[in-house]
Amino acid sequence: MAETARHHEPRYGIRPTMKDVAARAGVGLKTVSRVVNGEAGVTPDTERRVMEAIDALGFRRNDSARVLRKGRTASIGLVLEDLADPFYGPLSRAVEEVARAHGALLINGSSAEDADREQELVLAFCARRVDGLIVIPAGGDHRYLEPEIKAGVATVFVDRPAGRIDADAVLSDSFGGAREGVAHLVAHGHRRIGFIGDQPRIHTATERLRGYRAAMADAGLAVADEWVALGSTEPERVREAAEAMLSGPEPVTAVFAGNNRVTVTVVRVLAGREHPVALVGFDDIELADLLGITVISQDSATLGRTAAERLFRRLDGVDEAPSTVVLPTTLIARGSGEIRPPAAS
Amino acid sequence: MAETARHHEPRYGIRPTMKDVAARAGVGLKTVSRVVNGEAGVTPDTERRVMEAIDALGFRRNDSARVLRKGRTASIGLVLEDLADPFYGPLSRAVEEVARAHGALLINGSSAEDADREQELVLAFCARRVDGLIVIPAGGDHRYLEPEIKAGVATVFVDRPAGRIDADAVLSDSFGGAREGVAHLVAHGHRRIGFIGDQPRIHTATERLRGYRAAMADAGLAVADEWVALGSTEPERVREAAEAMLSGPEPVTAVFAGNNRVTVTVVRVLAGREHPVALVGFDDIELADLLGITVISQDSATLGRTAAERLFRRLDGVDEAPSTVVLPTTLIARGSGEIRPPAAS
DNA sequence: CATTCACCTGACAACGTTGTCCAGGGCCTA
DNA sequence: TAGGCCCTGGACAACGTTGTCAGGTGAATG
Repeated sequence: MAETARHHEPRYGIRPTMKDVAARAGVGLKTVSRVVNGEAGVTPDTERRVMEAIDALGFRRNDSARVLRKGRTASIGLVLEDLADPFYGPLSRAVEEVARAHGALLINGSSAEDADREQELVLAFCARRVDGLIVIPAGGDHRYLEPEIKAGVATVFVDRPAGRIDADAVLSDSFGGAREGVAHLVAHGHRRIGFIGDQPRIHTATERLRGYRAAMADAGLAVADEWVALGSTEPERVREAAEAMLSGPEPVTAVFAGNNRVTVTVVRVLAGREHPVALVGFDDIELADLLGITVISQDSATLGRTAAERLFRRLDGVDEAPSTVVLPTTLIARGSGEIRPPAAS
Repeated sequence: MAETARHHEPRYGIRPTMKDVAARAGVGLKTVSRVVNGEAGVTPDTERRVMEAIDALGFRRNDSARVLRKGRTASIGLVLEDLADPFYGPLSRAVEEVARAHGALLINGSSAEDADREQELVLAFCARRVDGLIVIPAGGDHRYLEPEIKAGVATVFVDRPAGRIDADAVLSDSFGGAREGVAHLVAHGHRRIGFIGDQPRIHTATERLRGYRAAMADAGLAVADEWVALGSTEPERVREAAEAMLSGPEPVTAVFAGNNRVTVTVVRVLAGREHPVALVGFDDIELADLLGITVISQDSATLGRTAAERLFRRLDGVDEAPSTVVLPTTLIARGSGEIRPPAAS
């Protein structure tokens, strides 16, 4: 009643500010600021009065104003493909833990493997003035990030390298891992081995394919065109690809799956077949041990942690040339890799 | 050189502001603002000049200043237990999608099932002035949120209800789901059924236990003390609990697992035993179909989406009393539920 | 008792943006 | 040709906080 339309826009609630706290405590604005920030130079008695006013009013510092004044937001942005993918959950969590240890919050965004959406997210994060960015790139050209990086936004790419700019990257050894996995199949006597991977514009997909080809070449084995299928990881597409290479004139006796999503679909296809077919998959999968699936394991949490640590080292002022870290993968052998129909009753 | 220490604190990069853009384009500050926000009332020619200056300088609007001025941040906070848990990934992603549709960004935080950490995260989000909060509560007392809610922070609880305050909640039917799952085991002839669940301070754990007891009572079955184990979901603890109830004087012939983490450990225990033991688990699990695990499925993405939609309805000004939505669960029967040793070769 | 000094405290400006409001100029109409 | 209107553009204040700096009080010291 008494207070009519003090504000230009409708507000759902009025928040007390330091000014209000100061008025109530009968002190100056700056004194409140000092108390809130735990700065020295405030009498215990004054501090108590301020604290009481803060509690009474339910005051909470407005970080937007603080950021505006101080320049740093104590937050970092993480752009990944899909938070719902079990590969990215642990990665994101690991990044969060490192951020937390440095007093920073994490803003997440899923690009859905779309380059435009990736850029949109990254730029939105930059507008929020995140201190740093961790990006699992969907697109292949990151020159749009140059002004941001120049302006001081530390940036680390994960899982896949940046496109057309020089930046830090933390990768898994896709090439070596795939090569080892395929060699494992060769060692178990397989000669006709298929490869089903993600879309060719994705760096890890082509690297793993390269590893596959290298392993086959190492063993002196030719690769038939029908044995290689790159494309979307939609179950339907993967199923078709798997069935095609299992039923051609030269059917494969083993399949190398390029990532976790491919693996789960291939497992289902193989489980429905009469004759056992071997499988090695890139990325570990929950319960894979029980199904006897051999995998090339990459620890996504370590990937995330490594990237985040690098990011914060940069934010702490370490100034060195951008570099790429490649983390090793681990082959986890589970049986000879044959997938059979389950023992469901 | 010419410009020495213009700023008080070291900055890693100087960002151009609207003022800089205005100077370069030879227009007023407000005109730049108009162009940036797509407001009407700017000549095409002027607009072009401004755009050029923006590109040349690499200007990016500072959202902190914008927020300070406008009052709303177009961001929401999500506090969950652990982003790495496959139950929460899809939930978070679903929330993100709804937020995106409303032009908002998502800030994530994992409470690690710790009440203090939950509060810390929530208050940090409030200091950032998120427009809304979605909370999967770890603690049991949320009165600390009252001033925030009064100040206009829309809040929705998910998966578990709020403690000691009246707030919106979106839950799964833990009681009904568990009851149905246990009834399924009873229908398959089981009389001695064990229950392994999460810690008793977690609402869903006790609700599911209640469902278990109800189903047993429905069937006129007594429940031995040794058949019920609530506690941490650490694999070791679950393994011990499972083995205890499988080897007592009255060993169970079936186990109801209270959530996905319990289920995966129990599956491993059961797979190692000679005699098949039946299992029904709360939450679906990847590849559960191949292992023949019957589950009570709750769609975590729907949970997240429902909560987010409710949140944004509130932000859009819908003013109704807080209410609780309970989403149904689905029993997915896979065989009779017996877990046998895998057919690993 | 006067003076110095240390320690508290508060006034003020600035961070970058947007809302308000006013001025100037071009164009249309009488 | 003059009057008036509309359209465009800019000056200014305010959002809530923090850094700077100056003032003021009390105690300690000569």
